Amino acid sequence: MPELPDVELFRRTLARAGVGHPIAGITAHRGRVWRTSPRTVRRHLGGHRLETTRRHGKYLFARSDDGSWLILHFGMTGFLAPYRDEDEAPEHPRLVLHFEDGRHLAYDDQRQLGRVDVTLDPDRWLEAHDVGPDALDLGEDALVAIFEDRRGVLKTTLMDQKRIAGIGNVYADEILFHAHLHPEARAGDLDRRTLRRLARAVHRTLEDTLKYHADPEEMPRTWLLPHREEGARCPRCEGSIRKTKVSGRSTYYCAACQTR
DNA sequence: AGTACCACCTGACGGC
DNA sequence: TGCCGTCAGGTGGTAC
Repeated sequence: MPELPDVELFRRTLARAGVGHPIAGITAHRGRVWRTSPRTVRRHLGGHRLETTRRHGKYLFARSDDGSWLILHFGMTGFLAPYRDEDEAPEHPRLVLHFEDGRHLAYDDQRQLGRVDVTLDPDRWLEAHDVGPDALDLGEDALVAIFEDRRGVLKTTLMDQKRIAGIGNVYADEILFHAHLHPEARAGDLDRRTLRRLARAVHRTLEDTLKYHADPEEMPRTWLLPHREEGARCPRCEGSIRKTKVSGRSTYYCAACQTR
């Protein structure tokens, strides 16, 4: 589930709990998240401190004072957990930073669909891994240009990390809901004004989600997220929420007020 | 080249 | 009670 807003919140956690504090030790738990060796992470972070953080799409970067960058991706079950006492440690840690002052910061990922890596150059790493521009860095015109260029279904384009980085299954549905657009609409069938509305919905949805701390409890009842259930009442009209699959992913939308 | 789909993971849940 | 199938969804690889 971690998408752009969730990862941005993890970045803030990392900045608050991890930056500036000397790292006394590192624990690495074997698993498929490792795209580099635990030894490499120890070499770059052990005895060092983190200087700054950066997020791009669903990726989180943290620079060590030796100049290298730690890369974290959260798959669908990943998260960061700062803690002090061992009994507060999360259940499936893959990487834990132990700070000199006795605090710890765990990267936990139960299902191991996330990843841990190290690079000397985040921009080149992103390029090498085909990650497109961050959704919040793209202006309205740039977003419209991306949509205009695509013939496939809208939702698939929104989630295509090569074109727009940061949007996943849940917020793609939310964005389409706010734009009053059917998830299987095709960009080619839509006029410029509609695409502009979609571009605005991308920004507004992601930014507002951040304001609500990506917590569905805090989101207005007029959002789709609190009603993401087959047969639920649409919070905007009297329609009912439908569930379908779009390119293999479960998709929720209102058949009455989201048009093609 | 662009698009669609499965495998990778693990745990929760429903049906029998 | 317990087993099995299905679902959850980000990404990478493959097939079309």
